[in-house]
Amino acid sequence: MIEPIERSIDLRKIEEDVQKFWEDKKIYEKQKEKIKNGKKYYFLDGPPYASGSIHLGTAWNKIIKDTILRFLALNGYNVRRQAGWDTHGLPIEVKVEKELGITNKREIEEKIGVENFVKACKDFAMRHVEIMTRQFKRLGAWFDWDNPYMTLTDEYIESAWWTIKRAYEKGLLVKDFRVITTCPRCETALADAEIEYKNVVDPSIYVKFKLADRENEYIVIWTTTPWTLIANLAISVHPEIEYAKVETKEGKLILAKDLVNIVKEKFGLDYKIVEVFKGRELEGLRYEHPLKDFINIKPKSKKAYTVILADFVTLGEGTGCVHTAPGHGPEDFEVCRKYGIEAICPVDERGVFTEEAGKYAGLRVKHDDDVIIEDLKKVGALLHRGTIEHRYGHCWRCKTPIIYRATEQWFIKITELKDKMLKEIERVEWIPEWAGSARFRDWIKNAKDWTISRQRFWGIPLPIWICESCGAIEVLSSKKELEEKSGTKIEELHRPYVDKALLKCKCGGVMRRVKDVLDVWFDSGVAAWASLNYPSKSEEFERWYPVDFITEGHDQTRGWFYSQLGCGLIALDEVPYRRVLMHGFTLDEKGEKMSKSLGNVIAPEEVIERYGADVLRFYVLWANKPWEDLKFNWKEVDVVNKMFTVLWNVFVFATTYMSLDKFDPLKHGFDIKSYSFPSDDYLIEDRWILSRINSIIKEVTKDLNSLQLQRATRKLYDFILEDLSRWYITLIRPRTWIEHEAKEKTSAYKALYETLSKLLVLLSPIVPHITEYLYQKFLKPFTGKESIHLENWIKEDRSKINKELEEDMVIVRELIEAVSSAREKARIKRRWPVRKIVLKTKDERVKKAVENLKELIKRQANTLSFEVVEEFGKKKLLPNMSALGREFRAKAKELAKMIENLGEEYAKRLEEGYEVEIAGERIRKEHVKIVEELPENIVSESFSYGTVYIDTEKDEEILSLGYAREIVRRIQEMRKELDLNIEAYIEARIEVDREIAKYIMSQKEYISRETRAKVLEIGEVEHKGYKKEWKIGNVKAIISIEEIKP
RNA sequence: GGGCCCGUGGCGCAGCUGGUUAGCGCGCUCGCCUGAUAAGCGAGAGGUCGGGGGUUCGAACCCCCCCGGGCCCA
Repeated sequence: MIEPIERSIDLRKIEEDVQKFWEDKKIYEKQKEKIKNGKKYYFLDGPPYASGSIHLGTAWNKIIKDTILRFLALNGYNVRRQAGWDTHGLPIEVKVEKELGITNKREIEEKIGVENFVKACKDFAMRHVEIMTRQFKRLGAWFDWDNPYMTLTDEYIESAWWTIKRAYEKGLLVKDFRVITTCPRCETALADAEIEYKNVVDPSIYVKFKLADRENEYIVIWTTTPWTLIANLAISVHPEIEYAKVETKEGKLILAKDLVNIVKEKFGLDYKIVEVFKGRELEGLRYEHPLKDFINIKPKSKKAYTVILADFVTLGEGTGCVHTAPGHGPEDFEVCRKYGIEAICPVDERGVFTEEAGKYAGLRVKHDDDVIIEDLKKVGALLHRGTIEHRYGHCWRCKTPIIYRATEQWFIKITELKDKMLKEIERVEWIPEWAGSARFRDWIKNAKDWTISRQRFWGIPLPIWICESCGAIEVLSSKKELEEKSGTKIEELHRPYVDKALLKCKCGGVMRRVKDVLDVWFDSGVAAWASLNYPSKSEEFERWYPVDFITEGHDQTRGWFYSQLGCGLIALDEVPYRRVLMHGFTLDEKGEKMSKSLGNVIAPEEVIERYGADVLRFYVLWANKPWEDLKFNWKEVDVVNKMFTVLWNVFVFATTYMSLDKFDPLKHGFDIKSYSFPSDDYLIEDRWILSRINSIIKEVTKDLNSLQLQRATRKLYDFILEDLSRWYITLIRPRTWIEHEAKEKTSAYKALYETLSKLLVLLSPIVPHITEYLYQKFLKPFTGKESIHLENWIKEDRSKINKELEEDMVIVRELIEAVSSAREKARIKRRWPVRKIVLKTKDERVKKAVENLKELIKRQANTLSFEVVEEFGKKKLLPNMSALGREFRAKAKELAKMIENLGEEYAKRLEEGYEVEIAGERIRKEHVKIVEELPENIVSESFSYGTVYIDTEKDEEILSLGYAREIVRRIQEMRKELDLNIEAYIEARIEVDREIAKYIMSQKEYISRETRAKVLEIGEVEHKGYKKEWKIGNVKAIISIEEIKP
């Protein structure tokens, strides 16, 4: 039987209880068992980085995933939803360094020891996996939490190794000397994805370089990185740009003609252009390095210290003559290679100048820029010194400005895969479409080779062994292979353990592992097969691959979407996923990024603490489109919370009455599979709500299938508030008060029961806790299933959908609104009935609709009669003075008077477009205003489908009914003040003046019935029990009531 | 400088493939209701749909240019 639920809702308590229930009864495992024979659906969790606690963005991410997967599971898909964790990499190393109180690599190696450091990193990661798992679980997210994939396990590492081996076999893995971005603090190479651009102030200097073979002539360059001047080996100019030689007291200066004004503006020098020529004429000119006496750089190439030509030179900033240091810039490196100028990099990985830098050896790049600038000044080469604010790359974890250095690194030749990548992404379904076709495509087009080596400790070791004597390379792909070939037992596949393994080369030499570890982006890039332990085991892979669905934030375009694509092409020659939902970022109310430094971070726990996880879940799915950024807003969360209160109240209402009446759905043929009653002779509004809920099922199902989560939640929101609470419940309330067994009451119960049952299932993937709770109370006694999450998704009952009726109701609801508005104008309360309401319309659809729902209209409009007409009131003409005046001048006044006195037939003729002759003038429609003349007691209000007219006259009957309802309401309030049971009987006594008493006397029966008064005395009474004085309008009434004890 | 997204009443957002007087919530003003009630409902005020061109019978929606914001890249 249905039991009434508690009056007030405590979502947080409910959620904790429900989660405990799931745990105790192993509901998640039971669902998994239930769907295990369904169609496979491989969802791959983008592994969160295990280094902190979850924030709103990660919570949103998991909520989206959970909702979609719950929906699919209810639909019978065998959903694979293993949680994943990203556990390697610099961010963890940086945090562990902090915990250990150290600041650089040397200390790790010398003070702590690599083994202890790696152990600490592992411990750190595992600790955070645990913390974050707990936080995710509190959201109600259902994943395989006990069996996650983690990038730090040997099995996982083997899959990554295998992928590297594949790259090697395909010739995509290369070692190369190139300019890459380095973090001098972390002392390692960084990938593009690990660089964050920020606005900073840097020096901006202009330097003149003396031409070797010319007297007093200089080329002028500009730079924001003075420290790179040490390694300057060339000056680039554009072959087609025009350059000018200008005469100044500092000598003859050469720079781009269009930029010569800086000579005056920046250097403060008067100048005269003495010669103009194309850049190509400068090629091959030798110059002297201004600091040549201080540095120790000895380039081999004869082309070093000459002017070279390059297309990348622009006139945007600087002088058009570009300082070129092949050891410190990718473009510099490329252009110098063409000229055979080798890169020299007098800077080590800590950002400290080496011996090659001569007197600068031991100084720190950037930090000691001033020393270099001072020297330039001393040698007379500095023309101008200023500062500039510009964007510069920083290490995304430690925020140190990056430097460019030429070093040897390992690369994946993405540039060779690019065309295939572009083709492969077309096979993927992107939501929204532009995430793939525009954004991702653009990123891939600009992709460069992928630097995968990192000079660090906590990561997947590069599985590359190189022979010390002959340089032969061997790439391994499993622990077993490594142990066999090396004859060494390996504890685990991390540094320093793997480094113990030495291989024997064919040449007899010893092979050692390359010291580097892998870029973490590579770790997660292999997740599609690594989480299935492929290729060491293949059955899981055979069963699940490829990935059916992933969803991550738009930052992952350059991250995980990309790394998976790259790794997929290497390992399996294809993109490993089939469908991607790209979601947005969470921002604060002002649309700014949440960050600790701004202090605007909102933790998911904070929201759960105040409202519960279900409110948070519904809110984030409802607030906007998933792929747009979410501006978190407490007020909006509150709005969602209110919806839950209303939903709860609806269930309080339903369970209260159903329980009183011992309503048993099974007795009425409720089918526990389809959640339907057999079609029956329902009342019209019951048929309407059933049509609505079944339409909603159809729409919400479609929206969830197409990942339009915001549409699904918005439809449910509107349905609950508008259709269910504000309209349907209001309509059926009187029926539920009928005390005996009645057909119309049963009809309401059945419709309501079916509606609420189906609604619960629809809501269950979105808000799994409250729906579980209500299911237990409302449905479980009849369905016998243990949990709502062990149910099946429901299909709409097409026979119950009646679009015409739904449209009729739309019209009627607007009509009722118009009536409310008219009542407001006439100051007639809704409690008071009116004699008559008339609807004027010529629209056949409207006529049909109101005919269909006539009784309902009468009830809701509280009118004794209702009529439809095509014409109402008398048409009257008023003169349109501006039109008359313009045309008839002096005669206008006379005409106006006559027009006012014309009869209705003239109005009709004019309205239909005819002309009318008055006083010899032709009067047309535009000369007049046609108005309706209404009797005094009529109030009108127009709405989209017509106009309603209310007769406001209060006759005897109206007065009786009205006063009676006033009395009833007050007695009911008094019952409530006494906290009487709904079923309790009372005695009531009413003392009012004779006039009023006369009216309510005739409604005695009605009043008794409504207030459950066994005794009702009116007039001069002797009060008993609870007595209260009231004012009804201007009239005083004293009422007393007393409970009759059974 | 390039790519993508966004720009609708004070605030937060709908508006599906272009179709009659552009909706909703919050807030504000004024009312109402009360056997779901420490809730709820209605009405009102409030909008050059960022700006300017164009296509179309018709544009918030399509095209072009510009302005502002965000993300990513250079």
